[in-house]
Amino acid sequence: MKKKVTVVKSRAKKEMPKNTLKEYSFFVDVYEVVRQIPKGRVTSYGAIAAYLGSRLSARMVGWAMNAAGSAKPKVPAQRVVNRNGILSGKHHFSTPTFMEEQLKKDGVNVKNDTVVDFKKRFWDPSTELAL
DNA sequence: GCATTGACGAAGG
DNA sequence: CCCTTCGCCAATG
Repeated sequence: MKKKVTVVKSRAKKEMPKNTLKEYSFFVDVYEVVRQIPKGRVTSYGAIAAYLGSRLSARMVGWAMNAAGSAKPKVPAQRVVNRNGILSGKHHFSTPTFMEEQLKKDGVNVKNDTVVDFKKRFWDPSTELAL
């Protein structure tokens, strides 16, 4: 995977690369990180954003996830929740239940759209991956 | 080209 | 402790 992409300002391409060119650095990095989330663990947008260098850009992570739906190797976006451990993005999946279904299959209990023991399930790329 | 929004988060009131 | 505001960056209207 790519090392910390400090320079996220890759507005080089104003248009979506139709070629096999990689997506925007930020997005790619998000994908890379998300793909490395161990089974049964979850992380937050903010954690990823922080890992990327800007904890303020958590929203962009979510945006990246949106594009993740188009990402080739499917990105386990279901393992990414907000800081409360709430499946805030469940509505963006095929079905509203897909997200928690997948999480449950991973061994993560979901109750009321929230990850149970989120704190324990939390996987911080800055710590675990600690690149 | 400006204004609004978005799968977020932290800080302030 | 609940609610509001601001910040971040990119996409969309």
